[in-house]
Amino acid sequence: MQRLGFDILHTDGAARRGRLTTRHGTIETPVFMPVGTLASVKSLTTEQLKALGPEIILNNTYHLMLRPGVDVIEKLGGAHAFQSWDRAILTDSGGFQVFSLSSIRKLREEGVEFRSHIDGSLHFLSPETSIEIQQRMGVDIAMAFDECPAHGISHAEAEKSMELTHRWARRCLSASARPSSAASRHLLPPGEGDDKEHSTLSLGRGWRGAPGEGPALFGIVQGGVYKDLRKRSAEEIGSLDFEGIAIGGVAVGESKSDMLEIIDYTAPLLPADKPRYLMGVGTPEDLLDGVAAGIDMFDCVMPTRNARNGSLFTSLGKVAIKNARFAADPRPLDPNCSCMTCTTVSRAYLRHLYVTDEIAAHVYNTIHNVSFYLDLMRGIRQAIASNSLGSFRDSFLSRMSSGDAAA
RNA sequence: GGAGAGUUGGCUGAGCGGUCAAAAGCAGCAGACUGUAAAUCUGCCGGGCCACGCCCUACGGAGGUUCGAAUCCUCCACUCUCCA
Repeated sequence: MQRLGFDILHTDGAARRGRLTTRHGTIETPVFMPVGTLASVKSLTTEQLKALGPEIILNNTYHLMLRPGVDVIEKLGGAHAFQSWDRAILTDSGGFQVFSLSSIRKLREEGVEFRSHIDGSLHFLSPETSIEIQQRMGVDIAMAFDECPAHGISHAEAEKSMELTHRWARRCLSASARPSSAASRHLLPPGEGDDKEHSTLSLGRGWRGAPGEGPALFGIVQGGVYKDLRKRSAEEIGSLDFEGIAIGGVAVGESKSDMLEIIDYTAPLLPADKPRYLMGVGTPEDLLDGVAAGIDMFDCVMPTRNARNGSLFTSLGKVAIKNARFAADPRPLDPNCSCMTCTTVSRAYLRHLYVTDEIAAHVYNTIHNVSFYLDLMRGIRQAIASNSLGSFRDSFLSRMSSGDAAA
């Protein structure tokens, strides 16, 4: 019945050095998961990504539901076969799009109706449909469908949103526990037949495996910036039969200090024996803080998006590669990095590629930034194992902020 | 030789009596980016200053009309098109 194994190998304060076991390999934690929303870590081929060595990546339910559609992915043998990726995959449920696409969706108790950002067509995601899609894609870890609320809402609004997420969490568990034929009924909103303009997710073509063979399911704690709500949410979600617990609804506009406070407060409230996943975070510093708070898993678009926008992370601080001062800089991007980019080309060449809009700029930059994040996590794991996370953090951050990356 | 069109800030190119230090795009210079509607977005972009305002120099050149000119007139220079 177990779809996911999790062992804690060592602790250093609240920080945990662990190992996740999936059907697609083991994952050393704390882990950073590169984001591949559309079944692609942007700018990289699967082979290039493999060479960087991540043990798990993200896909996104909402985006893949629209294109190419779950039918295609299922027909091609599932998400792994589709993108030729034989390591683990975690899918976000579409809950983040409830937040990021709030202008083109309607939220109801039953679920969320989206106007496709591609062509305006109507699509429906609910706890049941999201789980079914994730099951049919055959991923290793599925996320509960939650409401990720915006920052700035009142306590009352945050509470209402959190309670909806809790009700949805139970529905996700029920949907996950059974083969998905029953879930098919929920592919359309109640009372709206398939003669409407809704998407044509095929009915009755659900995931056919036995219970227990589907993805492991993670629940998501919400509650905004309100500690009493975070506590309630951690207790509620933590008490349910999820195989991992995520902290969601952070890094949505609140201050850095608020975010850190919520993480520090919430993480210890989560079940100690389950993996803890901090969704959507973050900067290198955030990862260090998160690990210190007891987080095991992270994902963030930051390394890949920033790479495409010319903002590169180095051991000596941030490098905005488009800056004129790098025009004739013969040095490697990061002298302390052994990635393909840093061992083969100069800053001057990287700047040239970026300024001239060459596609190779995205490839080089993404390879480096992802490498940087994966190296950081490797360093973090070693530091925990040797009970030196604190000093590792201090020296890492002081070197990064020394500001002489451009010197 | 004749007829016509044009000359605007690094480039392309609007403006055709005041609201013009002059649209827009590009180039240039910075900044941002946190479960990806992002190879995106934002700011600056003649010079100077005791700058949310003021002062210089500016729309090919020189004169002129006018309270006021990138905008109207005259001459000059240059560019392009067509006809010989």
